[in-house]
Amino acid sequence: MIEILRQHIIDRLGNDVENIDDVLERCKQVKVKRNDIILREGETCSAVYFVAKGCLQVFVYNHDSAEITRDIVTENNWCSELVSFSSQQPATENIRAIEPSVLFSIDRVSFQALVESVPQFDKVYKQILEFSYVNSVYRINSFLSMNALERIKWLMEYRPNLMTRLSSKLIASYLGISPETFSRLKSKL
Amino acid sequence: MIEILRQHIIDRLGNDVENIDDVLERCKQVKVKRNDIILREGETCSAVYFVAKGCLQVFVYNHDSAEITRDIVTENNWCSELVSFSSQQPATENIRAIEPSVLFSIDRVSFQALVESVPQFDKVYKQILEFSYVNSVYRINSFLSMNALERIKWLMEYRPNLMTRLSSKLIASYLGISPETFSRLKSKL
DNA sequence: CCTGTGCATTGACAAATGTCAAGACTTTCC
DNA sequence: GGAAAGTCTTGACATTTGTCAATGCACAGG
Repeated sequence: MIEILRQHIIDRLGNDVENIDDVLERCKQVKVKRNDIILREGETCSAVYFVAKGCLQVFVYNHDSAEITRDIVTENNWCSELVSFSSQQPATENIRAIEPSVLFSIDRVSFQALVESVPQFDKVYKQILEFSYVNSVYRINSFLSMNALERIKWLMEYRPNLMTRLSSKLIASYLGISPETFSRLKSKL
Repeated sequence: MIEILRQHIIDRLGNDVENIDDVLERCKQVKVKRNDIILREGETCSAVYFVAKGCLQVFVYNHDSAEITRDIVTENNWCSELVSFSSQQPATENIRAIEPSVLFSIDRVSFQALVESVPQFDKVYKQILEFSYVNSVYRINSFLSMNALERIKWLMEYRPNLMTRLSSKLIASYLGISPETFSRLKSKL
């Protein structure tokens, strides 16, 4: 399973990868069941996670205790609560496995050590940051410029696997609409 | 004016700053008038900008040619179209000065050189990326969990200066609501 | 100083989306 | 296997937000 992570790093850096084993040694494999909570708001986020298999939901609760899904992270992507991870303040978001998943976690101490000592890893980290940022920019633009139906179409185009893989309720919460509206609009496609 | 940028970098790195002059030498001062376009969609973004004075709007046009404001960048912050800047593909966003402004621009070649050769600069870059990402996470959560009135209150709390500094039309476009709705909700505060 | 252009506000109405409730259907778990 | 819980869909209705139009106002530019 760790080979998936190795390949991920190689994919991002090409073939000139030294010290990759230093990175992999620091990664702890974690298996989680469906609905397991990986991070609870209020706790301090002490690791970043690579999703080798499965799917994570990053979410908060609104004032009615309904879940607001800020992000869905699938295989071959990294997941964390960066605000809490880098500042070591209590997290404001929750992370949950929505499928049985296999993760590789790197704790904060190892992470800092790798950033300092393995330039390759630092590069990967920057790529991940840029990727996350770019994704969130798209997401912001989708909220600013699209109505609910357009956002559904957008999801179908850019993250089609989510449409088949997730429950309607979850998709609706990711799109920022009610399950009822989602159900109604789907039938208008 | 360049002292503002010097101070910005020192603020982010503490006192152990070497090579800072290598960075500052690469920065070209640019003065722009109100409404000057700094980047037009379709062009390739060739620089990052530090806003020493003034205010920039990052925006796109929706299908009705109305402006959608993805971000507002004020003094002491960095602005760019990162997607285009790092991939050298045509930009999908526009950048405009909404006040007379003073910028320091670092072109792509210089930027790459600094990232490679000045570890300090690389650190600043990562901090900026993290900051931008965190901000966009908050913004996404605001769209997911708040209605128009709540977003207005949120803006008043977290970016109060924008409320006094920008036109109502611009604020509305930043919040993702129509100017009419903004006008009506303001009176309900 | 005048004029035109764009901005802010308000009203009337339309469209989009949310809420609540009910029923059919699945899935989970003992 | 069967009860219990959760999901999906649909209807009726409420609320939020958008659109269009009109007016008053401020401000830039000749």
